[in-house]
Formats: sequence, C-alpha cells, structure tokens
Amino acid sequence: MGIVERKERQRAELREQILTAARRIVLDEGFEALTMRKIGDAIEYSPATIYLYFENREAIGRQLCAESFEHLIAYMTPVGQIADPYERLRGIGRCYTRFGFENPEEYRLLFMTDPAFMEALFPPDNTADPKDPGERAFQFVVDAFRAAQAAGAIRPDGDPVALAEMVWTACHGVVSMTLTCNHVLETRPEAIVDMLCDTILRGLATPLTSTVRSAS
Amino acid sequence: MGIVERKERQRAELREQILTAARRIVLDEGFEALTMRKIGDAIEYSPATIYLYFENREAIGRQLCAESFEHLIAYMTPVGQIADPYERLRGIGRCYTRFGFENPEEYRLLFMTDPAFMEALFPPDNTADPKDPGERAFQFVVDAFRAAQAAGAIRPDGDPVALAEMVWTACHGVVSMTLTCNHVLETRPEAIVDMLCDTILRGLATPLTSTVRSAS
DNA sequence: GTCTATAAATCGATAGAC
DNA sequence: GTCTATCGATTTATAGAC
Repeated sequence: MGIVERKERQRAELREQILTAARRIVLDEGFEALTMRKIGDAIEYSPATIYLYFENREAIGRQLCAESFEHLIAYMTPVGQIADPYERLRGIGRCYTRFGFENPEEYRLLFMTDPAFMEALFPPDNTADPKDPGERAFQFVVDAFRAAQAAGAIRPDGDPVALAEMVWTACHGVVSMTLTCNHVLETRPEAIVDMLCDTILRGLATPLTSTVRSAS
Repeated sequence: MGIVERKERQRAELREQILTAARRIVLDEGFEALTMRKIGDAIEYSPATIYLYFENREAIGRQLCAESFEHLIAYMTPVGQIADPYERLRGIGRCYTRFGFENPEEYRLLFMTDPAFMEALFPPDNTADPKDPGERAFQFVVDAFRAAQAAGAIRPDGDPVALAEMVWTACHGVVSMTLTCNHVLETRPEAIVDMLCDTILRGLATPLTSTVRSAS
C-alpha cells in the first residue's frame, strides 16, 4: 500500500478506461471507426497519452480481440453440458452463430477484419500450442465430433479436424453473409443455421448405402 | 463518322481506360486502396478529370461490381450443362467457390464489402425483379434444387429458396474464411468445399427414417 | 504523466484558369 | 475537356514544453 502501488493501480485503471472506451466505439461503429482521437475524447485525455499505454492502434485492437474471444467462449461453454453428442454438435452451431448475430461488431473484429488480430489468437506458425485460446476453442469442436463418432451418432470415417473446420466455415458463412448483406437473404438466418446443422449431421449420420444414388 | 461520333468514341475510350485502371488497382490491392489519384496516375490524367466520367468513387465501384458479377456468372454457366441434378448441385458449389479462390479481390468486392454494391445487383426493395443479375443467378441455384427434388435425387420437402440460401451461405463461409484468415484452416479449402457439398447433399437425400436418432 | 502543437501523410471533391 | 491549385477534413504518431 505504498506510493508505487497506488501509481501502478492508477496506471492499470487508465489502461482499463482506454479499453472500455475503445470497446464502446468498436461495438457501436466498428473497428475502422476506432481512432485515437475518439478514445482521447471519451476518456478526457489527450490522444498522445494513449501511446503511453498502448504501442499503437493495432495493439488496442489485439487486446479487444482477445476479450471478444472470451465473450464467444462464454456463449459456447453451456454447450459442454449437453451429453448427447448429436445435440451437442447442433448446440455448437447454434451458439456460435447466435454470438455473431447478437454481437455483430465483435464478430466482425474477430473473423471479418484483417487477420492480424486472429494471429494473436491462433499460433503464428503451425505450433498448434494447446494454450492458444483459438486452438483451445477449436479443439472443443473437434472433440465433439470425436465423441459423436465414438458414440455412433455419426459415421466413424472422416477426419474430426476437417469436419470441425467444415461446420465452422459453414456457420461463419451464415453469420458473415448476414452481417454484410443483411437484406439479401430471404430466409431467417437462424432458420438457415438450423437447416444447415440438421442437414450436415444427417448427412454424416447416413449409412453410405442409404443414399439415393449408389453409383455413377 | 462525323466529329460528334469521334468525340463520343473518345469519351467511351477514356471511360473504359478509367475502369481498366480501377479494376487493376482493386484486383491488386483491394477496393479500399482504390483512390482517384491512383487512377489518375495510371491513365495519366488529372484526378479531376475522372469526375467528368463518374459521379464519384462509389460509382466506379458499382460498375466494377457489375462486371465482376458477370465474371462469376461465367464461372457458373458450364454447370448448366450437367444433366444429373445431383452432380449439378455439386458443380454449383465447386464453381462458385473456385471463382472466389481464383479471384479473391473480385469476390471481396462482391460479397465482403459494404453492401452498397450488392444492392446494385439485387433489388433494392423486395421486388425480386427477375431482370436483376443477382436475382437471376440465384434463381439458377433455386432451379437446380427444384430439379433435384423433381428427379428424386433429394428429399421433396424443404423450400428450394431456403435450400439455395443454405448452400450459398455455407460456400460463402469457406471462401470468406479462407480469404480473411488464410493460414488458420488446416484442411485445404477445396477439400472442405467437396466435403461440405457431399455431406449436405447426402443429408438431403437421406430418407428421414434412416437417421440414427429417431426421437427424443 | 500529461499536455500542446505539429509533422507528415492521406483522402474526396471542387473552383476556376486555360 | 483538361488542368492546376487547393479546400477541408481525415488520420497516426511524435517532439518537446510543463
């Protein structure tokens, strides 16, 4: 409880104020609308001061990105409670897309902006370090597929990693298309997601002999 | 062959030069890198001159967008030759995504930029005018689903429009995720597309009774 | 630690000379 | 029809006073 501690505390507080102001701007107007001047106005400090707390604008973006990723994970964690592997996979698709629909600017920042921020979440090279938050969350989906295969809910062939990337990209498509070209889709986005997950899971559950076309 | 005609010809030529220069910039560096100054430098005219041929930067973007859409349609038309409705649907997914992979900046301009350009392709309100190029191309996919249903290749229930939007958004997901976060996906994008189309079509072909879970 | 002031670089768009 | 010149408004980031 000395002077040094107080200074550190105050420094951390202002840093948090900067992030809070930046988060509000990004959530309201998108990342490209985030400027040092706006942050300075919001926290009632000169723009120059911000550079004493963050290297540059990108560093703020990276930090916001990491926090938004935690937000996404918070959306997904309840799915872990679902025992039925088939329903768990459906829940993953639903929760992931719901995060996007309900937090459009956060989703934009995470997955629709320059990949520079993503790289902070995923390993820069192919280390696949399980400590990376992105890798950890993705592994959750992979495990769900593995469990579904083990339980016989879906076909045992097929690389779980590839399957996870397949549903991830497909779900991303519904969200990103909805966010970019809102009024173009005639069908309700949530209905598309449900149809998509159902169709994919049914396609994976199908015994190979039951398809209409067997050859040619 | 009078003076008036020559002037009109020259005017059209310069207009085309502007578009060619703009197209090259957008294809190389993306739409946000397109500036009137760069165009002026490229065609060796003052930036001010460009405003005599296009209202503003957005008008150039709209024109480029329309041309890129024709490019996309050129990728898709060969699929019309495929008689087998099941294979035609697979071909649609493959050709659509191939356009995106091979023409990333055009794809970005069409489907990953401000919706202002899309609106030039799709009806501004819900008129669904079949003359709109976007509506026309989308109808092509809808018709493919209708044909597949009629031929018994996929289940007869399910709105063809919703099905078309489902595969469209799913394919869009693979392309946009690949373009935005290239190195994040472990699986080859083309492999994801194939797996996705196969799985979806198999899911649609499945008789309802053959799924693993029948109730609960 | 914070500020003012400013550098240095953009940009879109326009007025007016020629 | 084209140009020069410029307005006016951005931006990020920094130098240096206090």
